[in-house]
Amino acid sequence: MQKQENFFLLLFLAKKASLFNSIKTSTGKISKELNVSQQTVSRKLRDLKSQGLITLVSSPRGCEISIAENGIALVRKHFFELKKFFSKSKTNEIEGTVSFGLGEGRYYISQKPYLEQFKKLLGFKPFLGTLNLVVETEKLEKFLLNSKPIFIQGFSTKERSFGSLKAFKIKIFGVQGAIIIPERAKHQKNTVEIISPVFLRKKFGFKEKSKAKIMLEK
Amino acid sequence: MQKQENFFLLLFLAKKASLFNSIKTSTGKISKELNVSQQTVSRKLRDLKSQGLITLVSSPRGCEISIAENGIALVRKHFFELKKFFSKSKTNEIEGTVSFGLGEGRYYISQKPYLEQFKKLLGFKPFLGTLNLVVETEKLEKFLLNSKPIFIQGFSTKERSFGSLKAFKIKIFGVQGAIIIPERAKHQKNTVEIISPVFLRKKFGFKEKSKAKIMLEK
DNA sequence: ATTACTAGTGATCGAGTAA
DNA sequence: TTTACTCGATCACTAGTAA
Repeated sequence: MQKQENFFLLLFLAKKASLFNSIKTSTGKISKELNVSQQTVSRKLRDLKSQGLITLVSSPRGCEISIAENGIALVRKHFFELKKFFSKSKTNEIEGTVSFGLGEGRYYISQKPYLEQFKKLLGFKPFLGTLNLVVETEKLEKFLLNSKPIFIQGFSTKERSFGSLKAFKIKIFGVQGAIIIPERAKHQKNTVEIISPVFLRKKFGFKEKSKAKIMLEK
Repeated sequence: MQKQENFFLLLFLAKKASLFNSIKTSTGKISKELNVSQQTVSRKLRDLKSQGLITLVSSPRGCEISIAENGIALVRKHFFELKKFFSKSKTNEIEGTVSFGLGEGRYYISQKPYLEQFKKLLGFKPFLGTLNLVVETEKLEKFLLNSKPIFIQGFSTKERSFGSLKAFKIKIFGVQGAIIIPERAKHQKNTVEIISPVFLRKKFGFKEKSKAKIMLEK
């Protein structure tokens, strides 16, 4: 894309002009809103015009701008790229297979700074163990992308450092819990670790390869 | 927003990393995809890191990147700004009041270059007259924003020039037609002009202030 | 392979100002 | 008031190259 930096101005104008109306404004007004000089706005507008992205009529009494065909196409394209990405699916359920794994999760989540943040940010004190669920990577992404991550800060002890986590509130068979994902994920990408105030494995009698369904909490 | 131009790289990475996964790549690979130098990518990544938007671990064997809390927040914000704008509503119906107006529309749409494009791009030869419909500006925007405009090119005659138009395919009481909006709208923004292969006023017996409902055609 | 420093070039910015 | 030109200053880019 040529002149990437002008794209912000195009988006700004698209919003102002509601994408298909024309607006009457001035380079000075825009420059104040965008924190750049009047001259820069003037030049960038002419750039956008010469790229065929806007129509621009300038006069000593201000300027009239509307988004041209190519400009609208560009904004639409940009939006749908993001939309496709964000709303890959409306999935708010995902099924997985229980895996007992190595029990490393317990060590991590038992760290006091994590526990304090779980209590504060998730609203519960987790059982000191995690449930590993093997899921399809694609579905997991769809599942999580519609959800707002809760950020758990990392910290350091004398011995080592513990990285930041992302948590997603869920319900597993109606019981509250959260998916925990390390910010720098080393683990298998098709496995998620779930914490919950209750001992899920016991409560639901999960065995290796048991099926479990989790739901996103809005 | 500081360092606007780096935002594109952030979006790029967000897509690559699926917003919450980390990716292993190299500055060279990214530089090829974005058509900039390896050095620029290296610098921009360090910029993003120092802005707290990504986490970055570089080594002579490549780099590992994940989007940090602030970065995700920024991408989300950007997306929802656009989303709000594009999908203000799912409205695909709008009601309006018939207004006979001055009959200027007939003069415009009767121009041969317009007529040829109507036939080609809309698929019908319009009746030589327009139906003016007074609608709520807000609702009109919602109505049209979900629709893909069809662009009708302007042209010049010896006497004067005729501007470009945007057309939106609609159905009015089941009859095909299109909303016509001049690219540089001078007319009342709460009035739309509708063309159709049939004489709508006669067909439906419209009188001044008759109510009419139109539907977007996907 | 990599990352990233240095240095030189080229692009962008904005103050001053004309129209 | 405007828009937009000139031009010096600043910033960003990339080639070369070290590690």
